[in-house]
Amino acid sequence: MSVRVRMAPSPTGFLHIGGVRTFLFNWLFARSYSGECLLRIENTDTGREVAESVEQIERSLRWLGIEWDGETRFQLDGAERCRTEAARLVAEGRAYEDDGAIRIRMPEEGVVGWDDAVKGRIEFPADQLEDMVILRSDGRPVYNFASPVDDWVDGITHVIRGDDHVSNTPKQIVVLRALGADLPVYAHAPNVFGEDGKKLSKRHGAVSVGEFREAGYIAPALMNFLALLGWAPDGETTIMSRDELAERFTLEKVGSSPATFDYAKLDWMNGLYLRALDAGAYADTLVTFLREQGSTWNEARVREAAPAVQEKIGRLGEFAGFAGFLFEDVDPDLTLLDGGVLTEAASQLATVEPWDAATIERALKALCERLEAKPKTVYLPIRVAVTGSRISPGLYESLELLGRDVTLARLRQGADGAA
RNA sequence: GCCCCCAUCGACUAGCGGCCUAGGUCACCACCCUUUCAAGGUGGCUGCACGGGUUCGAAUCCCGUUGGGGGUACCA
Repeated sequence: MSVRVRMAPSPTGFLHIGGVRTFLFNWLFARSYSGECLLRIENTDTGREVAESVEQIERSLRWLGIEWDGETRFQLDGAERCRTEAARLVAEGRAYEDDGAIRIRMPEEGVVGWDDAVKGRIEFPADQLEDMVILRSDGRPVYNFASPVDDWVDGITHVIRGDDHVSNTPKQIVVLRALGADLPVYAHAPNVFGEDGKKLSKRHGAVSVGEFREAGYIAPALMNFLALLGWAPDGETTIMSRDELAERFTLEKVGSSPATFDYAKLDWMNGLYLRALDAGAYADTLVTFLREQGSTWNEARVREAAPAVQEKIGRLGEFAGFAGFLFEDVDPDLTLLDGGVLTEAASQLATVEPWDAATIERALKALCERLEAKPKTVYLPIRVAVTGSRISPGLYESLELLGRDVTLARLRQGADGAA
């Protein structure tokens, strides 16, 4: 069977991550059948905002790695066809004019139902359905008419969409039947919630693809995480490449209850993907990310620092806070400093040769013995004085990267500040 | 109000009548490693919303209750 699905975003300016999850299901489904996946913008008007939104949407999908076949389509492009079909329905007595608008007749009795690929059989009593306006009095088609007409014209075989469309489905089925069209298979995936069980929104954190990208999540990790929101191949597997996702995805395995977006798990998974990158790829990814952020930090130095942060941070966006001390002055918390320790450390490190992590390690361990103090009490003030934070890459590597001059200067400055 | 959907650990889920004294992952807790924080390793805590059925047997099927969500537009 040849399969064709469509992703149908509204041109609202940004791609909501919950919607993207549903698009991902479409794409994975199409790929698993070697079918086609279209991108159709559900626009009711044109204009510059729409064009900009479309560009945003396309960029977000591309970044994530979700592709579509052919040109991006627009709901409005089908308006003329909608008008002729509406006229036909009127001529056939399946629709009628009402105050200038066109209404389609709903069945008088019985039920309108379908076998949903994820939810099973769903039926609506016909008496719940009112004759629906399909063409406004100004001639513009209404969503519940335009959408099925487009699906029909585009030869869509499977409509995979959010839960919130369930109650639109009987209306669209009536339209399709009146048109004489074959019905697509419907699959309604549950929506994605925020941590409070409400619709995912800004106050939960990042919601648009762009925001996740800016926070330093990488596409393969985000895709993997999204795929697992409402779908699971089995009870064990959690880490899957896009190819593996596409290979294993089936509608039958899509769950019917809504999922909550778990940012902590995403962070874990992103860190996992980041750590799995080889050193070169990691550095490239980091450099690209920083450049997109508008960073002016020296690229060669970023690359030098990359290995030291790779095993530590879960999001690229953490780099600035984690390794910023290599590029900018620090402002340590004076209460965490220890003048005595810092003075000793400065003199101990002044003669270290060569200035590398291994030698620095020996010197600092010797310092601990000489001071008869635990590494913990010695390293903390050093770390704070030099990096400005109690959290940083490994101490030895940090000092090596920083260089002797700056290290000594910060140690002495810290010793003075400690008072 | 009416219609529709949903209901397994805090979160994502496996489970489609006996393999379940419910498995995996995140989070959390403890311990190990250790240079703070991470990462890694080991172990642990926590769950079938409730009430009725059906059945030799139910997390799994049916009904009801409760709770959540969606819809009820000349919005998409």
